[in-house]
Amino acid sequence: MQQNPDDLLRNLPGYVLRRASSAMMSKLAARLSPLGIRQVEATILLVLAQQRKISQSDLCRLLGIKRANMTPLAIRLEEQGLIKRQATDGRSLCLELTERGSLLAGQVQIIIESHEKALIERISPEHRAHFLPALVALWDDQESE
Amino acid sequence: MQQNPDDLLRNLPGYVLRRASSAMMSKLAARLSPLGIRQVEATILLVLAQQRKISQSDLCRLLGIKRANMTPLAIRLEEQGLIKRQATDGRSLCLELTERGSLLAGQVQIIIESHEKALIERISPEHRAHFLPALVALWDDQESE
DNA sequence: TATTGTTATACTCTATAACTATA
DNA sequence: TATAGTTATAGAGTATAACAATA
Repeated sequence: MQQNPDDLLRNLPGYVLRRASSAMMSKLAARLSPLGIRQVEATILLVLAQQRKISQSDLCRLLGIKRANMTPLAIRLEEQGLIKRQATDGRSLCLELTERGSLLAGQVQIIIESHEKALIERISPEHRAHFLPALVALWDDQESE
Repeated sequence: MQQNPDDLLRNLPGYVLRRASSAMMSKLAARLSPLGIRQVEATILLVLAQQRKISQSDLCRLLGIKRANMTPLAIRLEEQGLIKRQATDGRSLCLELTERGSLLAGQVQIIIESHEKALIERISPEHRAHFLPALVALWDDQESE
């Protein structure tokens, strides 16, 4: 049985994955915008809140971001007074939350939790437990560069 | 129990959704690149192959793309000789595959099918059936503009 | 008045190449 | 020689505003 045009797309997991992801990202962006930060920045604050310190390039690997793109990001967070960047060796930078960053990280945590809760509750109970493991199986840690 | 930094992120469905989506998109892009087309363009060919005709703005609604962004897309497809654009009323344009577009759509179909198959096979069998319904629940048809 | 298509524009995200300086 | 960080740049993707033509 071939279908209406909606069904064509709604039966392609890859396509629906893209649409679902973009819908959720835009919802999260809306929740974060009062804090004046974007999603990547929120994620960085979250990581630093849990981990205290991480080198800039380790953070790149953790988040799947290219070093070249991390630089302006980290500079912006530093300019906002949210993180410090300290040299460990002569080539590595170590990122750490400031007082102000730590406070903001707390607010981020609340927003993310509520966002994740709302997300998971949209999925019917029978499917919920299967969702995260399925997604993790698609997560691809590819060595870039 | 709190965790290593990987687990922090891997336990956030929204974040994992983003990473999974971006991983799958880059895999698909790699498969499509020999055809010289991007994912949106592939999707448009697919829709037109199933539906023969669709107006440009209906296509926008179907794919969640803004009219302003569809224009250059459609023009490019037309310049490549893959679609025709014909006026229906004085303001609407109707998109339709050319012979050449139809041939390419066939190749796209093969690539997408194989991509979707590979995607779904990465998910362990117990979770597979739950994946698509969960994603569809997150798909958000928001009226833009 | 609402809709269709277009143009111009801007911001984010991502990617590559080239460079420096350190290990 | 490999790694860390930076700069410059280019390509997608997406968003808004303003406009003309048409329904």
